Amino acid sequence: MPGSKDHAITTSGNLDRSFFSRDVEQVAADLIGITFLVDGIGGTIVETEAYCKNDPASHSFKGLKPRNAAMFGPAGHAYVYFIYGMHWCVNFTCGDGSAILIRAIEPTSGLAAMAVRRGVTDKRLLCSGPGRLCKALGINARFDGLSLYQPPFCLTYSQPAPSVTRSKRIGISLAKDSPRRFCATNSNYLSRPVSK
DNA sequence: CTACCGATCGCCT
DNA sequence: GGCGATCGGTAGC
Repeated sequence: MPGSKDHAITTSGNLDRSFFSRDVEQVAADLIGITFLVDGIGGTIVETEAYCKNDPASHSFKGLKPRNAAMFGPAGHAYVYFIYGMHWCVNFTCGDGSAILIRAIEPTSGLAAMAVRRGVTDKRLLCSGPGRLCKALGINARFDGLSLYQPPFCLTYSQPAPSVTRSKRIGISLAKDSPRRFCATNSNYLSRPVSK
């Protein structure tokens, strides 16, 4: 594509096979701007958080357990867990106990279906939070461990890489000062503003 | 806009 | 018995 006029405006296509087999923080940053669809429903990733096995806040910190098995499996798979008795959250694995929590996406496809699942119509509230986006995209335990390179998942480059802002993670009590949250700068679809 | 609170349940000590 | 990688509602500035 070098020399192509379109290259500076947009890129497209599936993620490279080795996309997730890199440093988890680098992958978390690179995911910002990627399109994430489940059965054709979803949008652009605007907020992620990186977790790894030597991180006290990570589900993998205390080693391999039935719940976090996907984190210790191959890179490029979904790690889905249930939290607070009512919410599902989805991560993308990067191998060796590391994974990236998908915290928010900007809805672009299947808005009506997402609105029905969520029970709200405000576009800003459809997928702005890890639990919200899983409900909007229909993600639950059945998706745990599945490859991100196979249906129902679809991950593609769909726009130029946006500016990324790095900050502290949300909702954790351990390692709370570590800046492993990555957001599309000035996005209107974050789970919470970047500033404290 | 920020802050607090209750809901609700699987997994841990 | 306690605590979550959360959310929606309410109160208050």
